[in-house]
Amino acid sequence: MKPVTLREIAERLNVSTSTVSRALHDHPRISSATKRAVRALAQELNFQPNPLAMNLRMQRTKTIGIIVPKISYPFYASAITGIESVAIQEGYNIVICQSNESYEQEVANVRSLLLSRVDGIVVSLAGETEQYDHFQEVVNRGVPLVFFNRTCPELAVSQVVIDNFAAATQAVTSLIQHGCSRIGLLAGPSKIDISNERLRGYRQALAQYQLPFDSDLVAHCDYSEASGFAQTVRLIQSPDPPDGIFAVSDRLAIAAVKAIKEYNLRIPEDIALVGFNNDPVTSVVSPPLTTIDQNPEQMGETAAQLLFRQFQEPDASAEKIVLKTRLLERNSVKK
Amino acid sequence: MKPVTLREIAERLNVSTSTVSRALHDHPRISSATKRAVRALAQELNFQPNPLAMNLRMQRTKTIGIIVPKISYPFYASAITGIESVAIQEGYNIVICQSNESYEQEVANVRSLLLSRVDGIVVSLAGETEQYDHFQEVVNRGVPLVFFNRTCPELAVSQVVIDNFAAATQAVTSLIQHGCSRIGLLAGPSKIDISNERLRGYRQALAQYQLPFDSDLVAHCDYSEASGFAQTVRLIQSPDPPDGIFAVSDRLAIAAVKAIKEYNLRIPEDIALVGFNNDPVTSVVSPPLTTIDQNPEQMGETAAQLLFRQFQEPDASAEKIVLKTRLLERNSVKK
DNA sequence: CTATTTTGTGCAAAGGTTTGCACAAACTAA
DNA sequence: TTAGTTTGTGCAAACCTTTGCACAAAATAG
Repeated sequence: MKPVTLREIAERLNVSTSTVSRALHDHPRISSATKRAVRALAQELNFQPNPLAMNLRMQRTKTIGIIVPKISYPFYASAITGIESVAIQEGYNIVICQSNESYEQEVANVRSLLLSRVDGIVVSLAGETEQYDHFQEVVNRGVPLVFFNRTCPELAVSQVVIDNFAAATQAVTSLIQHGCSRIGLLAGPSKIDISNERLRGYRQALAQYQLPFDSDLVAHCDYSEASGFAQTVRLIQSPDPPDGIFAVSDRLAIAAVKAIKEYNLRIPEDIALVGFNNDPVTSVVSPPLTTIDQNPEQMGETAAQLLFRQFQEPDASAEKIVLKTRLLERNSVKK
Repeated sequence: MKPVTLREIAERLNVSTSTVSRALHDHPRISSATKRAVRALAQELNFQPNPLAMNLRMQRTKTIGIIVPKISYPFYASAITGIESVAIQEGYNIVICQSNESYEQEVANVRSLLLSRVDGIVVSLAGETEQYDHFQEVVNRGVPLVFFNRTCPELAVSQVVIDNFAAATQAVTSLIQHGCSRIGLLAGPSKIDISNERLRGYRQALAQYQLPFDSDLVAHCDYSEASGFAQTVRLIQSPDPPDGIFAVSDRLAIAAVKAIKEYNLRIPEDIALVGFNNDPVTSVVSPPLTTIDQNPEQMGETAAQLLFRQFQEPDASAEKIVLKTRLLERNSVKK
């Protein structure tokens, strides 16, 4: 059951492989009679050009690589779905890599994608990543690159993000307006840009309401549940514990819920809580979490579109697209 | 910054490309002097064989394809991680496809994977799938194939599963032993093998305790939350509603929780609930769900191992591996 | 009726690797 | 010395497709 090749068609029709190839590509120099014959036979034998040979010849794989921290994060699963949908539409395949928040893995992923000659790469940075040589290498090789969500400010590369500063300001403001005056922050890794933006938003909201900034209330976490839990415990046990917490991701927020409950404190009465992402869990946990709603699928689609735009105009300058978010108020903040 | 080729090395060293290739592969007929020289230069120029060319020449891509219903299901995200870990170890890449529970998509996925000449395929069936020609095609082409979790009983193909019958029996027995006497079943699609196995287990537990089987209590769902919700509502509103529900997946169980709460019923007092999979949400929802704990990562690893075994012995007969599960008792069942 | 253009097809190279076969040189055995 | 083996390397094909160039035949122009 070996796949049919150009040559077989050519031999059966007593023409050359070039003629067959051109006929199938609707080359103007091929007579319509030949085209008909070739196409009919190709159809009949169910000919499909061998992509491996095409890849080699064309120096193009019609594949785009995706690197995300973890596919099990609902945010990234949705983003991938978005990327995939536009890729399929354009006749491209995707290959998905997980960095597992590890710098080394991310570097390995990039290497592997470059090696396999993907036509472009879409990335959201690993939590650990603090240097960007591997991405510099990508642009050096002229491979189109797009960041989304967790981006790299140092590289002049297209990206799609949300206004993390504004969203965080809004989230913290909501806590303040509902009576919180001492607000803890479960922040992300300090090298991750969006994490810092959210920190800035947090400070902005405090400043707006003349609340003091206390660095003891800022807890940097990696994105693991364990660190979210531990840092929440630290905040709870501190001499002057917070009456509200803003977590920069729902994963951390959920960890906070667990910690708060473990200490028999009530949400929102003792500690109010706001998360970020609108992960499905936030509607299931009790109480349902107030969170920042964004649209990861749209973000994925947009990122893919930016990439395809680069395929068309390789020299276009980097573009930055900022998507809308909204505060989704539920019961983890006092009414 | 073009990648280095065999030819460049060959020219620099005044040898043929074949010599270079053989030197790098440690061919015995190459003198150790030449080997040293070639390797040194290859190292220096950071030579990496072009995988596209290798693929074409070797008719082998060192890539395995994975098809799952959705990567956003935590079960599959973990399973993929398991597959990935052994693939990496063996020097293989993976490409992940989502069928989105759709038969058509699954067929398209298979076609795409065959076209791109993956060396083997690991699959968990889409909820819609009721015929298997596309997988028959895979085995016809001699491409190694392994099913996991949602398998196809009609095809003589290696598979890794759990004992769904026993696990379901155990789950339902637990409901009965804690006082439930009228137990609803949120079942999966009736064409999915594991769904039927779980149904069989449900009936077995009822029979063991001389409880009547009532087909009104069996609600077939696709795997969507919407259908789980709707079917739970139907059960609740029925003339003789259940006092316990066994959901064949945690996703359906969560939908049931939402429905039950919407009707202001209490879990477990009014309706006890048991899920399946030990998804992370089940520990977060209130009350935490009793569920069947399995190890999707291990399942993925095992599936990958079966695949690699087929690479080594293409003619070995199909193997079926059954993994252990356990009942994880939490508070959604009366104590 | 010649000169030029258009039309339809084939040859061969290119893309980069692996490998069977051939061949020469060096070595071994008698 | 001769025959036979071992050792080290190169040629060229194969994997399959795409495409620049060449060429012949047909069509058009003058």
